[in-house]
Amino acid sequence: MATADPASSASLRAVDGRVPGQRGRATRQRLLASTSELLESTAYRDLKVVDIARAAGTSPATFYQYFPDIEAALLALAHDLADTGGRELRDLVEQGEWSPPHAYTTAQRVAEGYLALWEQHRALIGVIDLATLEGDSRFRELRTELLSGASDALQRTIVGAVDAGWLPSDTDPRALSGVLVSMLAHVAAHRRGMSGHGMDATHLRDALARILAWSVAAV
Amino acid sequence: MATADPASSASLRAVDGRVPGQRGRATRQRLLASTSELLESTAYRDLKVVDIARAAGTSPATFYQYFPDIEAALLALAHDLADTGGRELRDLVEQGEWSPPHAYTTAQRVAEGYLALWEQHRALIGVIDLATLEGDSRFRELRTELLSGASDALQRTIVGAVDAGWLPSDTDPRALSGVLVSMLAHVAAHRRGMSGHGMDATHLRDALARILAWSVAAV
Amino acid sequence: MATADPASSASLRAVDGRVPGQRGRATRQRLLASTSELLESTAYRDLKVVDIARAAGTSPATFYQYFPDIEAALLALAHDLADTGGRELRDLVEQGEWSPPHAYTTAQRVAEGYLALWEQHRALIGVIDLATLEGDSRFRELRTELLSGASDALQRTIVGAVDAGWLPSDTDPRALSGVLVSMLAHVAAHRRGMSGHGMDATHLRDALARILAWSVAAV
Amino acid sequence: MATADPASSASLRAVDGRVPGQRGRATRQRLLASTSELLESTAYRDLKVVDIARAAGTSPATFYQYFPDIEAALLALAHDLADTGGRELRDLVEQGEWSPPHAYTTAQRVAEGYLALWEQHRALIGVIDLATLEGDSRFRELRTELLSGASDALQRTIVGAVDAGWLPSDTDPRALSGVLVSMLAHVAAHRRGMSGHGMDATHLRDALARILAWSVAAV
DNA sequence: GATGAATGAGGTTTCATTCAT
DNA sequence: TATGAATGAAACCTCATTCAT
Repeated sequence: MATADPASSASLRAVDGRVPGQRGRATRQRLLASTSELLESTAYRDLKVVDIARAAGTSPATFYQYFPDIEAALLALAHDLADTGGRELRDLVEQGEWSPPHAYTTAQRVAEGYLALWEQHRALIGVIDLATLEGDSRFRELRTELLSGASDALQRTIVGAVDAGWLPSDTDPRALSGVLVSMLAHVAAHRRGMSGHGMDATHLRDALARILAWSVAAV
Repeated sequence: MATADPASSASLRAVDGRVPGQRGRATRQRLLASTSELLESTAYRDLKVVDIARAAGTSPATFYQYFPDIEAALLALAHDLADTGGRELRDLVEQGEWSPPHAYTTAQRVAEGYLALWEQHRALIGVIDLATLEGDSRFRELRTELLSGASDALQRTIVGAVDAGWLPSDTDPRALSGVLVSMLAHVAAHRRGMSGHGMDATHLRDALARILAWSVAAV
Repeated sequence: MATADPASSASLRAVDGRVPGQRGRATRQRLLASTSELLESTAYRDLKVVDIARAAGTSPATFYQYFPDIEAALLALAHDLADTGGRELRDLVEQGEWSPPHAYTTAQRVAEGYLALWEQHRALIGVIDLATLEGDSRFRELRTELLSGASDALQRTIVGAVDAGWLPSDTDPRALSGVLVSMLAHVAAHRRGMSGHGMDATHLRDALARILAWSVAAV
Repeated sequence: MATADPASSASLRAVDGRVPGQRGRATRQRLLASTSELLESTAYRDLKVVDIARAAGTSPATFYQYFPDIEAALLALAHDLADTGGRELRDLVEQGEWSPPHAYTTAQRVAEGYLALWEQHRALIGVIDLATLEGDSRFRELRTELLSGASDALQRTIVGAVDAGWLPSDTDPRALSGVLVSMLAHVAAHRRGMSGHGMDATHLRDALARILAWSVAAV
């Protein structure tokens, strides 16, 4: 999943201007890992620098050597996720076969991909969503980056479907793809809550796939 | 649900067991109002008891006379919203005419209703979502209450549509309605972010309505 | 020395807007007293909120209830000093008899007054001087207030002396009075260092008085 | 005093005992220069080792190779100033002509010298004064060194003037010279604050010169 | 009912300082 | 010689929370 050189998620050193060397980069990585890990078990607003540092086997002071605050660390994590995850989702849409006979299977794969990605990064995505809702533009851009790859690919697919006559000509590809991605993202985010209501992952996946295939290929 | 008496959103006095009189209820209301107001301009995790109290023209000590903590106040607000908003959304679906010729117009009204409700209570709904995502069951139940009325009504409508032969017989009404409500809620929540991308409220409403009508009445 | 009502040196409550009541004012006073006391034995830059609070028999949190930071407390002290001390010094000059036969005695009293005031408030005056030198205008104004009463009085006296023919007509009263006050303030501030060099307080007082009398009354 | 070799203000290496070579001395010089520079724009108590080091293009660790702490660097700077400045001021007094016809002109030069020196080293002199006031004997000695040359020279001049009959025989040369130097130093230090009050540099210089000439040569 | 006042508790942040390289 | 990196230690400052009035 992307060879991502160690400095991909790095801006420069915070405290002073120096670019960190190998040891420093490793520390930074450990801090990011701890942040990510802690986020799984802790509410965003309960994340503490002390805890992150301890979990990374270092001291708060060291944390501040690499990040001005927790938000910055989250931003770095979000950046990585937007890159990796965004590409992954886009590929699922783009490399799938959407012609009527295969559309439903492809749609299943896409739905599955969303569910899986959210499953794996639930907490971080939650932070991104929250910050976006609160108006933070840096996070909003990352969120857009995460979703837009698939959305654009979907839009192109829809345009193709319209041209092929599978979809009515008054279809609005941009709006439709946007709404579909919203649906995928939201269901993926709230899957747990829904599961409680008699819909397990497979059920959800198929329901999503049906709407998706239907909307994109009228199948 | 809820006899709508003035104390509907009230539990009893916290500190002592006394039931608040008129003056007390007024204070409580002011505190709730301030909380709601502050929430518009402040991130959840930045809400402070002092600020709420001061905004309500009273003191922190007084806040604690009515709520054990900020979460409790938010819960009270969420409770009211779930009641009012839930009924409102359910009515929109239930009282609409979903037979093919009218389905699209009804769908537009429903979509509009979601967008409007979220517009008006963005911040509070954000808190509800966040808490739900973080696993808080009290908020999850309120969230369900907010969404389930419309979801159930939609489900019944879909069942009717299947029976009427408008929708294929292998349709899964529960999953489909769930997904559709997800879509509505998510788009409503992120409308602003989407508006930035060339989709204004009307556009979004129509795109939503199309999918909705299509899914429910094959129109 | 000025009955100074208890709120003379008070701005309003810091944390919230409320005006402190009697108990609060007392606490505030204790904090100021501790600050002043500690300043005697501690360098300005080594003053800590914790220490001040402890010395006042309260907690740091309480300190912040009354002052945003240490500087604010010092400013309050300086304000009081400027008021009280400024009036005192002015009176010494103004109420003295500067006609030739008495000028020297009056000058002695003035010099003595400076030495005494600085002796009693050495540390605080040091802070005022330092802040002034560093360009802080709030402190500079207070410093001016402390010195200008006497300076102005002196200036008027000099004008009178010129008119009376005791001083040459090309005397510049403003500059002369300014310089004389500088001399008094500086010697008062550094008296200890000078004492080390064979000049005790009496010696200094007389040396100052001589220059003073000479400059003001040509005696 | 001081053979003015390049290492005059240097003690030996701190960390190890090694005597610094040329490169080392250059680094040390850069650190001193940065300290001096930063002092212009920063309050003493806000000087940080990190900032000094970074400003010198090196690291904190390197700073500690040459100075045990910031105070040591300031002491080194003060030492240089006391040497250079002290000699300069003394020469002004000593090499001037104080006989009645020339006294005023000489006095003007002396006053000008003080104003200029303080103008150029305001911040450092401020530190020296502060430390002196706070009882630090190392700084007090340097301060004395800075001022005593001129003071002693003045004292000798006064003695001469008494002998010549220009001044009354009961004059106390030591006290008088001390007070005069105080006046010069203080006005020089606070010149800016005074300028605000309608006294520009020239005005001040002349007012100082008048008192000086008058006190030393009865002119 | 309401609230001045006080504070324990705890996280944040900053630095001086050290060491291994 | 120089310096990345790390951190102990200490202040700072903020809040939720509690009483006594």
